[in-house]
Amino acid sequence: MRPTRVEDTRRKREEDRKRTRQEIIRLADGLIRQQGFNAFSYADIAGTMEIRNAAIHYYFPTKSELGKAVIESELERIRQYQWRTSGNSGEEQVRFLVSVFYRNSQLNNICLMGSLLPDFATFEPDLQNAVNRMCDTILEWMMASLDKARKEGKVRFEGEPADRAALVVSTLLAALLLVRARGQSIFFHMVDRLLADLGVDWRVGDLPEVEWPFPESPSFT
Amino acid sequence: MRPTRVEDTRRKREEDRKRTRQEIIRLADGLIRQQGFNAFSYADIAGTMEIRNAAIHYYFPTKSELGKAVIESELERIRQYQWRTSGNSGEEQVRFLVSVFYRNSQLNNICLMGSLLPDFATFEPDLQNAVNRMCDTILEWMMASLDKARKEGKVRFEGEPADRAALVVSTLLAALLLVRARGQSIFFHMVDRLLADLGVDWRVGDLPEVEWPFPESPSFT
DNA sequence: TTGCTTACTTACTAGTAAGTAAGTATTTTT
DNA sequence: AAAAATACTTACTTACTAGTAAGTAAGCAA
Repeated sequence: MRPTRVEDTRRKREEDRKRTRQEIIRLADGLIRQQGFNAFSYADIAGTMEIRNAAIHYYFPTKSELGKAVIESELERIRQYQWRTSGNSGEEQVRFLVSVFYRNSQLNNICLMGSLLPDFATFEPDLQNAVNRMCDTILEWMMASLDKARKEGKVRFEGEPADRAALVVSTLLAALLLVRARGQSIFFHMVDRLLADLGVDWRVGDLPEVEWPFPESPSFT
Repeated sequence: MRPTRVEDTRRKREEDRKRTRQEIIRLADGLIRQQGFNAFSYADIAGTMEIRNAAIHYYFPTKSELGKAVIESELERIRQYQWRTSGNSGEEQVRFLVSVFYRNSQLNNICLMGSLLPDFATFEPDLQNAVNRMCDTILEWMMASLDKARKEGKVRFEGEPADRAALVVSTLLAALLLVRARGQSIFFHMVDRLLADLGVDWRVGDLPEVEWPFPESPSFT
């Protein structure tokens, strides 16, 4: 049964809506990483998209809702990454996780945890919960990867995988922050040391390519 | 030569001025750590101190100046810490550094690096430079302590002291951030693992007392 | 053709931000 | 006693914030 013209146009409309929504989320994500949640405003997004402030409120009635949507989108991305790398070895999974942060360092972005946790106290409960869920998801992902890799004898570390995951994620999170003050080079030094500790050989070329939803940093005015 | 009454009153005035200045800095420091630089306002400080907004502008014409003063005060505190612990062993110095962060975790504070680096891009050059200097100072302090401790055979780690310092500082910085999402317990787990990696025995009681300029969290309205 | 929905825009409110200019009570200097 | 400095306050400006209410052009549905 081929779709009628009516169904066709309806789908087109829905896609348009989704695209606009996604574009708002994309820009908000970039702004949160670059300026922090409390430092960006609807006007920044509206200006770049050449629409009015109110149009953003049409999609996201409150800033809190927008924040939640940004996190939801990040969680969806993570789920896709997890799915696509689920067949890989634990070591490859760890390397992939590192490369996700590496990609951020290239764009002078920080990660959402590093950006949202400092402002945590100023968020509404809903948004706080979303941040919590995001942190849990990332820590779990790292933990599972490290655990798997150690069982495969590919990485070495002492202690519980959960604790090690917290340390590794911390290193990556803070490395992105420190890039702000000390430039890209500190990221490499830190990752170098981190992976050497874990007994993982690597060169930049070894890092897997990450399909990135944000091909270039959005331009802010 | 005993001071005249005139000299007496002048000194009293200068002390008053200094006290007010310090109190503004103290409150700003707390607010920056709890809410972030861009999320707090002069009104928060004025309200707590029961003075007017403009009185704060009298001491710190711009928010940037206030930010610089907060960092300068942190640097002074660090210099004092360094001076007072300069006779200790490297291991004790490392433990002391950990306990500074531990003290912050108790107040649900994050460190100034963790608070200021995410907003870095929105700062004026002057303030950015101050943040850079602060990061350098903390990393150097940790580096010197680790280096000394390793030479004394009290801690073990691989790699350059500078790289290790970056990892250790990162862990502490990020541990404070993660406390927001996961509660105090994650701080202990992370510090436990961190110090075990370094071969340092510790219990909470072992951490040196830190003389703290912020006896309780300031109350915010 | 009429009414309804969608995706906005225009124009606004109410509140808050940093920052300033001018005034004032108190104290200090001359 | 007069002038100047100090440590503010009062009253204000300009600029922006999130958020809303009402309107509208275009398309779709009856």
